[in-house]
Amino acid sequence: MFKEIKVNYGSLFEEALLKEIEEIGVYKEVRKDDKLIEIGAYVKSMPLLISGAIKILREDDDGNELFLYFLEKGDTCAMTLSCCIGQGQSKIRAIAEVDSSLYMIPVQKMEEWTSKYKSWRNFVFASYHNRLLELLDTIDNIAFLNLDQRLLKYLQDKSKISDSNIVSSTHQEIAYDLNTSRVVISRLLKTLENKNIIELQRNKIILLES
Amino acid sequence: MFKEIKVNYGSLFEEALLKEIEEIGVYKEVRKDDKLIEIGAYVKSMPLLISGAIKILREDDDGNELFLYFLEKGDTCAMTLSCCIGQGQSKIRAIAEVDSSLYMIPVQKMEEWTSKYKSWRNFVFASYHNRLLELLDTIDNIAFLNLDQRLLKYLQDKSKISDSNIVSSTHQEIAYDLNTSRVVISRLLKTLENKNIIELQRNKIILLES
DNA sequence: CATGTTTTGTAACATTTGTTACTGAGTAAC
DNA sequence: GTTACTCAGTAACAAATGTTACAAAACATG
Repeated sequence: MFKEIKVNYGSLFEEALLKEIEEIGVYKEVRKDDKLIEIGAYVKSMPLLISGAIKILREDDDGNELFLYFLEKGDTCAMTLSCCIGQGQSKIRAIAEVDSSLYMIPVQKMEEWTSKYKSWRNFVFASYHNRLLELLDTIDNIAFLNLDQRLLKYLQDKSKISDSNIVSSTHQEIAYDLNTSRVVISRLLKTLENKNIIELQRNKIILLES
Repeated sequence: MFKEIKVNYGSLFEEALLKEIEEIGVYKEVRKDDKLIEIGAYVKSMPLLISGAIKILREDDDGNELFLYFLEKGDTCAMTLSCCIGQGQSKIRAIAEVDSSLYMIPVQKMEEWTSKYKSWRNFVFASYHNRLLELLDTIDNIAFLNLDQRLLKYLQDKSKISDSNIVSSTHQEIAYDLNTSRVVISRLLKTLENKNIIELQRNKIILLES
């Protein structure tokens, strides 16, 4: 299991840090659709993603959902880091998009390593940086694009994550992620199909060439 | 001038760091509407805001604008920090919302201080944290609220920043910030006026009680 | 295959937001 | 005061998105 850490993070972290991660980190496997973090939950450990992908969602007080971005291997969740500093409650929900494996690091180690290891510091900064860019991208999408374009991007994202041109979702699931209604998604998907951009099947959307 | 730094950051930073800031930082005053950073510009120094407020904007390739959030005293721009790590080009535009004063710190110092001063490290982390929360808030607004609610929030934000219940903007300016058209803003403002939430004057919007 | 459930398609209509065009009110400069 | 300019108000219409309701298709189960 541990060699996985080396493969993904070996070039980033110095030997001593890798060793600490091995000693302290807890290896964990999660299945597709497993919930990793719920909104409001207290964050006690931060994940280093080894394989798979994690979907990060936002939800408002009325239960409206919005997909933010995916975490992939080599990523960590800056939002989690962030929560360790603040009041500690998660502002987001994290759900395994596919079967995934990760190393959980207790948050207490964070500050310690931040002083001790320059490579860890850089990793954390880079992680924050990437999350900021992702959020900006999300903002661009919802602020500047129409729903049909957002939908297409969403499908392409999903396709990329699962490394397949088939997206296995119901229209309702997509509607939740984009914070709209099923009927609207069905309508837009049908339009995309008529333009020969996708092909529709039950529980399946096939992205045609590209 | 320097005592300003002490007033705003004295409790955060240790003596030695304050001293370095004094030696190395460049004090700068900007006028309302002065542009601090342009999109695509290379970021060479990071600002510590002493007084006033800075408006942070996003813009897409077609020139569509979107207001993100305000920086206030005691804030720094995590986006700037972020840019120092990445390719160095700014992803956002920063414009003085009111007359403001700030200390500019050359980016080279950043990494140095991050190793050297724990308080600086914490400040930087806290800054990232705050920026992430602001961006999440922005996302909530554009994803979950209708334009009339977004408009009202925007007016309240502006009012708070200028510490006055009068917002001095034209409808066109507001439209740019919310990425919509002047006519739409005029319409919604008129509705808010009819509900006795605001009062409209030329170049001026007065927020009534609350 | 009979039944119930989930998923999708579609129509009809409502609401929100965007666009174009025109008007008049307020302001500034001369 | 006359003129020019900026800003705001509004109507009429267009487009995008949301809602409700219903039916058909696909699938799962017994």
